[in-house]
Amino acid sequence: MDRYNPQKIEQKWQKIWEETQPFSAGADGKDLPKDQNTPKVFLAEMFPYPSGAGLHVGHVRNFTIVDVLARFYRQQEMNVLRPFGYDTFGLPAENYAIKTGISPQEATATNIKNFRKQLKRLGFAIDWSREINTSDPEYYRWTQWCFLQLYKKGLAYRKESYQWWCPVDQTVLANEQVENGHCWRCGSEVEKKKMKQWFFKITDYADELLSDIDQLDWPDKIKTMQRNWIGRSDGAEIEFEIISEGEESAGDFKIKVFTTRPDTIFGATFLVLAPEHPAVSKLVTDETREKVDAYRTDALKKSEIERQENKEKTGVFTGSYAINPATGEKIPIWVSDYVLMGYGEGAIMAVPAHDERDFEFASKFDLPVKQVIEKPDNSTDGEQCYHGEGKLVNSGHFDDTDTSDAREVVTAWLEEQGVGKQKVTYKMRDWLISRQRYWGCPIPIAYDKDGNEYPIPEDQLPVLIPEVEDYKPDNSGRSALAKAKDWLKVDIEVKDEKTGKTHTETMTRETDTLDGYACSSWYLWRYASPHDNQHAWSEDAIKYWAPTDVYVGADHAVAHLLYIRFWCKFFADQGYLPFREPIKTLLYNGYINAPDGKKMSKSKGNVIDPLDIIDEGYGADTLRTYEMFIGPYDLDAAWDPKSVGGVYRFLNRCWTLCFGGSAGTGSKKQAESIPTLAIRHKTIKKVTEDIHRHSFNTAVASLMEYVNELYKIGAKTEDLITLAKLLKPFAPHLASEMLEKLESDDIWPTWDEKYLKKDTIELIVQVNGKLRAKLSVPVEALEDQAKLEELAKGEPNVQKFTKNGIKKIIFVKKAKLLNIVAAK
RNA sequence: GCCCGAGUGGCGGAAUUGGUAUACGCGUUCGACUUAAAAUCGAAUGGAAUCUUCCAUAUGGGUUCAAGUCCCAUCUCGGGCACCA
Repeated sequence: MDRYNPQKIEQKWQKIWEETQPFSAGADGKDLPKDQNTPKVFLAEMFPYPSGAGLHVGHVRNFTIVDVLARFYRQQEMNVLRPFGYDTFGLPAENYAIKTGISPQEATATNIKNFRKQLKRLGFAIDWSREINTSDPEYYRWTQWCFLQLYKKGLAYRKESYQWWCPVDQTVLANEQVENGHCWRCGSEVEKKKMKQWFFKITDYADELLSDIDQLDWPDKIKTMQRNWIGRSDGAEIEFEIISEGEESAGDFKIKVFTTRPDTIFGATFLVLAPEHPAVSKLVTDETREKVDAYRTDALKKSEIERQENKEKTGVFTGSYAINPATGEKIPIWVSDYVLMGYGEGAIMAVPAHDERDFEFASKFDLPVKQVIEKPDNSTDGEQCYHGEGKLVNSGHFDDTDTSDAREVVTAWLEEQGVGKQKVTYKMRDWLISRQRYWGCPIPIAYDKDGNEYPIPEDQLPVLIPEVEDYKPDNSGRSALAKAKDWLKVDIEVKDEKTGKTHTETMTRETDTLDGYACSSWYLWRYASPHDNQHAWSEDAIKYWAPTDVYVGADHAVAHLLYIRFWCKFFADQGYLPFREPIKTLLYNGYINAPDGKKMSKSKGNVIDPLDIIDEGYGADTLRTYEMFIGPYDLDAAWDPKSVGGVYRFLNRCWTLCFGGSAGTGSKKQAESIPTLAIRHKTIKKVTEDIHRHSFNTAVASLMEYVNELYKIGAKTEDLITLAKLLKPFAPHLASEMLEKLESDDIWPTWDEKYLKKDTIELIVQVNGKLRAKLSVPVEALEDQAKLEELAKGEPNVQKFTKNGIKKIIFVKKAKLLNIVAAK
């Protein structure tokens, strides 16, 4: 007998799969399969960034989950779409280019080639005719098309916003790249620069994005994170009239605030504005101007992280007062950085008696605190600052109203007075998509000499990324695209509104590129018809294949998974998609850590390279099966080199069973005498159900049990066929080799309940819930409770524990269990 | 601080709807084969004992005939959010 040689059989089957391309989803190179009445399943992983380092074990776990499902459904003769793609834009390729001069285009091509080669060595059942790559002009042409659709509907827009700017590196910095007000690279002090940036108006869909979360078959963790991210708050917007010092009234000048507690308005003893609030400059007086300006400048310098770290309240008085519309009292207006410009109105009414932050501020600056809710006697809430519910006091004609009712009643009253209204506010902000970077999808916009925007006409797409020699951003504050002087100029046809005549104008292109998340916000739909050169996706193909049935990944809980939902809803509204949620089931897999339990990292030198595992002689089948066996897919797990050996032993035993050799001494003795039907059908059921519920580790465990059993009682051909079929999703090469020898197809087996029924069952006898005896009884006996009770009472061990008599007996037929409640 | 999730042998973990706790794998020990080792095959393996009984699912309570599973409190770890009015 040949020994189990993964190297040999894996090469053999990979060559066969390469030649026959058995995993094509469509018929004869088309998008759709022949028989579209057959149920479909569309499976995908979150496509990877193809790094130069190649696959790591985390990728393998992620992709194997998808592959097990793909092969499982394929064996069940469903139409399976299991494509693959590469998310290739991004900073690593650009930094590499700056360092080496090798273009991102070239580096990306090399990396994809390497990835593809490695993926094939893992035996993934990928439809290779559908590979996509976000930096391929044939792909990003349609990313630009998507942008233009959003633009047309006013959901892609430009606005001024503050960005971190390093004056030495001449570049914009992300919030996380600013440490203590200094650039993380050069250490120089950064400044906030107001820049015009592109945004997608995701907030238009805030409500639907929130409410549709309920219907998703996604992990609760992710759903909660998305809910929190969207952060809906129901409350009221209230207007406060302003009176400047020395003047009676400032006319129509009013400050709007947002509050979730309009019921506490009688307790609002001052207003606080964010430092960036545009009204601040109008509120300062000659005495306060200098101090307020200094405070504002200082606040602008601080990063948001710093603002959060330093919770000590700071602030300055503007010198102006507002009128509390409920009490008519004159209340001071302050400026403080604990109020954020980006949320609500950027201004609050402070109710120090019932809000912790306002209380802190009032204490520090000696501002009045006015209680308006009576704290119930049984409340354990803080002494000084009660935020719970209760009855209103000091609130005029609302006294004695319950706060829970008062929110609505007070809002209605404010509305009557014309000073307030109901308002819903979200934490989520619009999605900033401008990136001053070279290696991204160019934004298809041009500007005329006056700076007016013009979309690049759809028939001129793609706006290609120009070739440049130096990828570094320069002191213009624009991406390296600006260095391509010829590329910058573009002729756009302009129609004169009045005359209706058109003329051609030479304009300047936008040099910002799109956030990479834009490219990944529609790629799942591209998979349905990846070669369509007339549309981003074809109507028929998308109708059959999409939405994605199972999507597997380990990252992007909020960003990507929220953006793709947003685009889905937008394109559904435009009539391009016949569904409003892109992903039915989301599997969020855990990470694989190093054997020491720490994160794998090059610097720690604890990285396990999956290709090494294959090459050491274990093979891809062992690697795949081990990663499914390592633990529940959604939990982090530590790599255990010893356990890899255990899985290899298991596959070796499968091989031995099938190809002969020293399979258990028992097989010789009992081979044909003992029926294996029961264990066979039990295993089919268990593995099938386990895969359905994504319990891959227990599916593998039950295959191990089956093999152990077959070693003891001997395997019939039907057992070997069953084993190979059930094993195939996990270890496809070995299973294919077995099925070839056994001359069998790979169609998923079904189980028959009749083989799972036994003639005799084991009756569990408990006394007071503790196991005291196990009785072997005929199945029919389960129908006769009285007889079972007799039998149980006859057991010496039962008698021993029921000396003082029996109170009652509980019989659970389903559990085959009898619990005797003994008297004391 | 707030919101989730988790805590089970020496280790990774199983127990799907409240019903036999510890499946499967690793490790360890013993045995077979071998001159020997590896590989392979077989057996044992939660702890303690008075040897078939007690104690064990982070800790302390509770509900129940019955709790790893449900409820309350506490501790530890992981993740997320974090001045969002």
